[in-house]
Amino acid sequence: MSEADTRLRILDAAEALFVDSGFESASLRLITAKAGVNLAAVNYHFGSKDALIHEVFRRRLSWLNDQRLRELDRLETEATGKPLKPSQILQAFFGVALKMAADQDNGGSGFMRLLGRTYTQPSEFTRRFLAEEYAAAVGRFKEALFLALPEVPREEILWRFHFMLGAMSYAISGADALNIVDKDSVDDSNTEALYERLMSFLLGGLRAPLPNLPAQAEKVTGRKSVRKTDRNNLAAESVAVQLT
Amino acid sequence: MSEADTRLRILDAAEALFVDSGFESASLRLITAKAGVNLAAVNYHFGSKDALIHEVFRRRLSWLNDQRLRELDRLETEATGKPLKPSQILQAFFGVALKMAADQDNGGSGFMRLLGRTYTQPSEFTRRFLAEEYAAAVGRFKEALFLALPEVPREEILWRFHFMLGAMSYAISGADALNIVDKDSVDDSNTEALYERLMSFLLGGLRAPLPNLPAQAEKVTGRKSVRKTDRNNLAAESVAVQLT
DNA sequence: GTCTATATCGGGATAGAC
DNA sequence: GTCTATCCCGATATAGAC
Repeated sequence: MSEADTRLRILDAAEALFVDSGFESASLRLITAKAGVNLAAVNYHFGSKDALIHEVFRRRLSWLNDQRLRELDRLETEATGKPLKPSQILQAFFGVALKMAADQDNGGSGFMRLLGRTYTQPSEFTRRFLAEEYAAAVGRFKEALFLALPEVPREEILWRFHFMLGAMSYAISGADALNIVDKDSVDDSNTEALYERLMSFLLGGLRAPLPNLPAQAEKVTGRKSVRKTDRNNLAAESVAVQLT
Repeated sequence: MSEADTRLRILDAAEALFVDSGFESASLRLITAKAGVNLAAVNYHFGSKDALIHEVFRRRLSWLNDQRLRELDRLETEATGKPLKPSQILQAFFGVALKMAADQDNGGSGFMRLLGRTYTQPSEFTRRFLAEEYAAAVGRFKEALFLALPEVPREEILWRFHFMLGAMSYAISGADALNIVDKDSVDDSNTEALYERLMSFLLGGLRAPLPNLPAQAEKVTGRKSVRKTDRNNLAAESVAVQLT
C-alpha cells in the first residue's frame, strides 16, 4: 500500500467514525481497524490523534471555503460593482455547503454534521483551528452582507449570520434529528427540496424586521443609547420591504 | 452529608463538566471530585454513568417542558378558542427556553447548550431519551402551529420548526461560538437583547414565502406531483402577508 | 451511605525488529 | 513504512470494611 493511500484511508475512516460517535469514542484502534492499516500508522503519518483530527477538518474545510469564495467571486464579477442581493450571498455560502453535504465524494452529509456539532463545542483545541480555517472566507462574506444591507446594524447582521449557521447545521443533521421532534412523516432524501426549504427560511430570517432592542449601555463609548433603539426601528421598516 | 445532597451535588457537577467537555471526557473521577463526594457514590446513587447522564437531562427537560406547556395553556385560555398567533407560540416554546438559559438556578445557558449539541448527535442512547422527554411537549406545539398556519403544508412547518431549533441552539451557544466567525464586536451579555434578536429572526423565517419545491414523487401514494408545487406557490403569497 | 482498594478494561503512544 | 509488543495511564465498575 502506498503512503498516500494509507494516509487517505486513515482520514476517511477517522472522519466516518468521528461522525458516528465523536472524537473520544473513536479510538485509534477502531480507526486503524476500519482503515485496514496498522495501529502505529496514525502516529507515523500524523504524529498524534489531535493532529489527525485537525487534518480531517482541514482538508474538507479548505475545499469548502475555496468553493464558497469562488462562487462569491463569480457573483461579484457578474454584478460589476453593484452590491449583491442577500439571496445571492446566502446561496454562495449556504448553498455550496448543502451541495457539499449532498456529495458523497466530499464527505457527504457526515462531515457537515460533524462540523456543525464541533462548532458549538467549546473545546479550545477545536475552536482554534476552526477559527483559522474560517477566518478568510467569513471575512469576505461579512463584508458582502454589510454592503448588501447598509441600513442594518452590523452587529445585527453578525447575529443573524450566526442564527443561520445554526439553522443550516440542523438542516444538514436532517431527518435523523428531526425525528426526535416528530417520529413520522418527514423525508430528507430530496436534497433539492431541502435546499429550497432552507433558503427561504434563511432569507425570511435575514430580512425580518429588526428587533426592538431594549435600551442599554453602549459597549465601548458612552453614546446615548436611546437613539440606538430608534434607529433600529426606522431601519426595520425599510429592511422588511427592500430586500430579496 | 445527606443522601439528597450527594445526589444533587453529583448532578450539578456532572452537568457542568458535560457542558465544558462532553460526556466522554467528563470522567467519574472528575465529576465526583468536583462534587466533593466519593468516587463510588455515582454508582451507588445512579447505577452507572449512562444512568447519570440520563438523569442530568431528565430533571432539566421535564422542568423546561412543564414551563413551556404551562405558558401554552395560559395563552390558549386567553385566546378563548381562537388559534394563537405564531409569535405567541414561538414565545412559549423558545422564549421559555431562553429564559431558562438566562437563569442560573436552572442550569443557566450551560444546560441549554448541552441540549442543543446532544440534539444533533446521533448516539442511539441519547436520542432515545431525548425523544421520550420531548414527545409530549412537541406534540402540543406542533398542533398549535398547524392550527395557527392552516395554509402552510404540515411538512413545511415541521422543517421550519427544526430550523428554528437550530437557530436557538446557536443563539444559546452565544458569543463563544459566534467569535469563531468574528473575533470582535459582539456582546451576548444582554439576554433581553438576545431574546428580541432571536424572536424576530425566527418569526421572519417561519413566515417566509414558501419554497418552490421541485416536482418529485409523492411519498406514499402516487398522486400527481406537479400539483404540489403549484399549491405551494399559491400558499406562499398569502402566508407572507397574513401572519404575525 | 460512604469509604478505600482493586479488578478489569481500553485508551494513546512508542521502541525496536523487519 | 510497516509491523508487533509493550508501556503507562485513566476509565468504569465493584468488593468489602466501616
